[in-house]
Amino acid sequence: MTAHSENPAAAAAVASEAPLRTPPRLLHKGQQTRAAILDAALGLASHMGLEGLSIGALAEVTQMSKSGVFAHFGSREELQISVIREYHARFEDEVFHPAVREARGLPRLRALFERWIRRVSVELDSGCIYISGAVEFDDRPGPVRDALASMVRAWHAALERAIRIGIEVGHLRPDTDPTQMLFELHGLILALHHDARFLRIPGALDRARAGFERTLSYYSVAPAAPAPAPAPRKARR
Amino acid sequence: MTAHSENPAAAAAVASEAPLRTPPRLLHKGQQTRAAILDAALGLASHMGLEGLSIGALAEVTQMSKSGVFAHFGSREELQISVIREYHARFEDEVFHPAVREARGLPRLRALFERWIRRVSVELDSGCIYISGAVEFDDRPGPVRDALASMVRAWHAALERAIRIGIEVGHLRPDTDPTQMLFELHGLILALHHDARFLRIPGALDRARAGFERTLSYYSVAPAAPAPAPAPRKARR
DNA sequence: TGCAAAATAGAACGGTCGTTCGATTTTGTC
DNA sequence: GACAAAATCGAACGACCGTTCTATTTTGCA
Repeated sequence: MTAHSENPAAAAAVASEAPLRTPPRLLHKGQQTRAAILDAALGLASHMGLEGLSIGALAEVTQMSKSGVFAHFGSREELQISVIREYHARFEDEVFHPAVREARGLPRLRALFERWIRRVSVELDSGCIYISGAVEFDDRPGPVRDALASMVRAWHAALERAIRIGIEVGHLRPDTDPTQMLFELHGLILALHHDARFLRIPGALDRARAGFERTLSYYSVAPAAPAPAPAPRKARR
Repeated sequence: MTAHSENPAAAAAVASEAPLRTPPRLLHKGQQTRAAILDAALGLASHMGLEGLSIGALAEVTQMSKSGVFAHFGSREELQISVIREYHARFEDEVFHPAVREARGLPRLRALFERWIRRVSVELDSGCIYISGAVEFDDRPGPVRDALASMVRAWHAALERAIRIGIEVGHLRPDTDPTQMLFELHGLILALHHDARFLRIPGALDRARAGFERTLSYYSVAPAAPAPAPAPRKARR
């Protein structure tokens, strides 16, 4: 169906074997405007939501015709999914990759959370597509919801991995339930998103930070306390 | 503008003074179907969101004509606001009023939270309009957003009041920051809504309960602290 | 029972939506 | 510079939207 510029490498390889007819080009100009459209779409979706993202509005912003925009994606659903994928890539670049360079355990967890709340809050522009999308598609099955859920699950899995490492290196209490801790940290993010974006409460960002510290003070082994049960179990997942 | 059945008492009083012409009726049949429409609208909005609520779909569900439905509200915005008000009334009846009959302090706070998570989770039907509406309208100013924010703020104020009472009666630590505690409890609700409705994770409801207990174990004056002493501040453990 | 008022129906409007299709321009390679 | 492929445009489509208007039915009280 779709048939818009897939696996160009394979096509080039085939062409090099039989160069007499229709020598195909490498990716060039189309991908460039496609990226520009996607960039505008991300900005639009951040404000109006994935469901509020319309091809007409997108054409107006990018100074293109509706059909010109449309041709790059083949359907609105494919556009939405592309936006989700693009958001995921940026999220990884701005939150995950820099934070994962920190030392294993608490430093990494701190960096992950701090970058997370900055991304979600009013920091620069607009809201989090993961959060708004979750609400928009929680009762709407289909490929868009699947793509969104897949990305969110991947991000949560990464966070849970960081928590698990924190337990392994002895920064967090050995009886910590990683999923439970993640649930609570995620709640702080969602409350921040709610209070900062919807209610426009100024101190929400610091509330999230305070909640993080309070949660940490419970799950981390007491910094200068006797720290019960020092013996780690068999270890090694 | 609107002009649909406002202050009937005042109109009746005026009429009783000058009964020669146009004796106005009391509220009767119109209000009844209006209530039926509103009931259907609430179910629809819970699944599709306040923005997904369309008069055409509403007419189909209620077996009425579009204009018949429309006449009861005068505009889509007014319909949305009516839905919000109706949701607020039901929320009060199912969550606030029963819980506020519990004893002041921890019992009341427990009842509030327990009924809250039941309302938000998959308990019976569908999602929470407060939560979905907050995401839908966080970037869309107007009377709908104002109405929604007003209701949410009222509910949060009621919760904060319950927390404050908990401090007064000595169930919660005197240095508790009520707004901060509310922020964290609200986060648990939002995480529950996210995990249960979007990700369809089964254990989310118990995760919210566990988070509540953990939060309570911090903010309440230590009854029989199961966890190691969490850094007592000025003394007074 | 009669009659005005309220409630509802029906059709039409202008608008936006996603999508299709044929024509046209731009691009990249020979 | 020629030429095919890719990219883009412009117009049109059917569908749904909220809203308006005019009939028609139903209601509730005298």
